[in-house]
Amino acid sequence: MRYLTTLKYIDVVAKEGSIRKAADRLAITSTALNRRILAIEDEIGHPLFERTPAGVRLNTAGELFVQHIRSQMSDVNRVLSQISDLSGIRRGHVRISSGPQTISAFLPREIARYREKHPGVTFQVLRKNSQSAVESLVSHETDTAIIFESLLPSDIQIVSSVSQIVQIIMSPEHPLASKKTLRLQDCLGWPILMPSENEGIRTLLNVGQVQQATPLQTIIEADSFDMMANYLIFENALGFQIPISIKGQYGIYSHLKAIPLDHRDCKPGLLHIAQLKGRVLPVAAAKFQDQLVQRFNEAFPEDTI
Amino acid sequence: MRYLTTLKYIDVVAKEGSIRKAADRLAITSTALNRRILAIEDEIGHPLFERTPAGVRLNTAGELFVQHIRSQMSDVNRVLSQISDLSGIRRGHVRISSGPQTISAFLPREIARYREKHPGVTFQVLRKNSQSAVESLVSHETDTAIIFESLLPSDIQIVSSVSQIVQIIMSPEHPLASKKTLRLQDCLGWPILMPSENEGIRTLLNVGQVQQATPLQTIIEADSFDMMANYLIFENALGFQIPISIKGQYGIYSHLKAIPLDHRDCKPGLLHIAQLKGRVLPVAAAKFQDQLVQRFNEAFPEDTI
DNA sequence: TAAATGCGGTGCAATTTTTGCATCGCAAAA
DNA sequence: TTTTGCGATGCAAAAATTGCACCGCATTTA
Repeated sequence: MRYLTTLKYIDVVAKEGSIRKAADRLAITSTALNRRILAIEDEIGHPLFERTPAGVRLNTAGELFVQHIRSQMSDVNRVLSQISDLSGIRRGHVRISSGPQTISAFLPREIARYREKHPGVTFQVLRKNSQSAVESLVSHETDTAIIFESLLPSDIQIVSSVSQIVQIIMSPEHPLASKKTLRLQDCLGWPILMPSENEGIRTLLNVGQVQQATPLQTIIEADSFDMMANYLIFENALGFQIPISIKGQYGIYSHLKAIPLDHRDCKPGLLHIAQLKGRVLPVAAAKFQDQLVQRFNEAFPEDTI
Repeated sequence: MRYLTTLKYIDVVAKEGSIRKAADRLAITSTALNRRILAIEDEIGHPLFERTPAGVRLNTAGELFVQHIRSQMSDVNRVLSQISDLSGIRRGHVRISSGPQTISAFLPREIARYREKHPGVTFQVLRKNSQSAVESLVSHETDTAIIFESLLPSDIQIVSSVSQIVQIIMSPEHPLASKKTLRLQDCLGWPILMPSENEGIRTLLNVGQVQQATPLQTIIEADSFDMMANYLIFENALGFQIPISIKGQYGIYSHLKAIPLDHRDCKPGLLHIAQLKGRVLPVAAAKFQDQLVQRFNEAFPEDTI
């Protein structure tokens, strides 16, 4: 869209923090870019950037304006995809950010299912922790997000939530594999694979752990649940996971045993589908989000909110 | 804003229904305008207008795009007013549509009160019935609306509501003026000033009237409550009004007597403050809306929802 | 039935806007 | 102190927008 070029330019400058770098990326001269920015600042009657020796940085007005720009651009895309929807088969692009719990096992199946019906739709999947997932929604980088156990700011709208208990995963040959449920005490003797501090599961586990006299023996701390799941093939250790990551038992989780952690040690957490409040999603993204919500309902009928 | 000119042009063409007329209004040549439109249609890859011998008309894609344009433009204005808010005193512009019940007595006082605190803020007040008030919100013509007793579509957000009984107004010398409450039967012998069919009060009265054997003697049907109120000076007739129009008793209503209509004949109606769902209002409009909501609460503490 | 009116679209030249090059002044880093 | 990298600016080239004259077409009018 031609009339959006200046806006796009400003966005890039804001991201690069330098007019020259941005000009380089945009394949134009820094002169031209500089003058476009001066022109629009003049028009607004207020500077958007603070000039520093090292480059430029958004000031308050700039922050406001860039936020507006991003919402404009994603809204244009929505309208354009709606328009091209009018003439012909459904095409579109869905941008989703997801925590490590759902990105590996849950999402691939859902995307495949969606693309069976709408082969023209493409996807962009970003692996994000809770906080950066929220940021990606606010900056219009993604349309929808799956976020586990996090307090969400007021400009985020929760579309659906499902309650997820924490499970302990291990090799089927593990001595504990035959139990129906486990308590944290049972894990004391075993090597532990612990999710990173900024993962939702860790938050839940931390609550339980403070009541323990002796701490768990964490041998690996990682933010990749796949890595930890694969590690269980080689050492008789214990990892943590939520049901949605394992449900259906395919891929790397098919050779693992999952046992619920007793609710006295660890409360269930909430897995949210969320979007930016007040935003109208592109057709494809909205439809995919609907599918995810429906999937939550089907897979965990008792626990969906 | 220069980068919005093309969008503005399209909006005007859509409103005028003719490129030449729009060009005239925009003080440019029809050629230039025509080519801008052709260019953007080419860019979108889909026509926005249907060409007829008499001019042009939006097609479906055009409707989508124009809606987008309007939301963009009002959002730009919001951001710009926010930015100019950063440097200096509060300025701004509030656009409000209001039914005849509130526009005459309630709004003037509220606007004056607001301007005492923020003399820089200007107002645009449009007198609208329920349906056109909703339309003005959807088309971003106004920021907020006061709507009486109407079902609102789902893209309108009700910010606050207050319950309003219907009162009968008359000259203080009227024989009925001493009563505490009135029933519709009491009005049978008297000439009646009846609000127009598309007013909320009329809807409420219609419900009561169907139970009556003999109809009311309507001598004037009008959509102006002021006109009807003034008429009561000259003839001993009866009119209808809701408390918010009279509260405070100043202006033309100060010489009138208002008596509640019995609830068996006429249920209370709801007076809504509403805005377009998902829209972020400009600072000034948001503040003024807040004031209105607070006013509802103060004036009718029992009946505000 | 034929002329007239009013519509959107187009070729071409004039005009305005945007861009790129060379260069300046400035401040932080080396 | 020199060097480096930044944004800003004067000026000419390039690109875009605009206005004029005119076309084809459908409806309205005489």
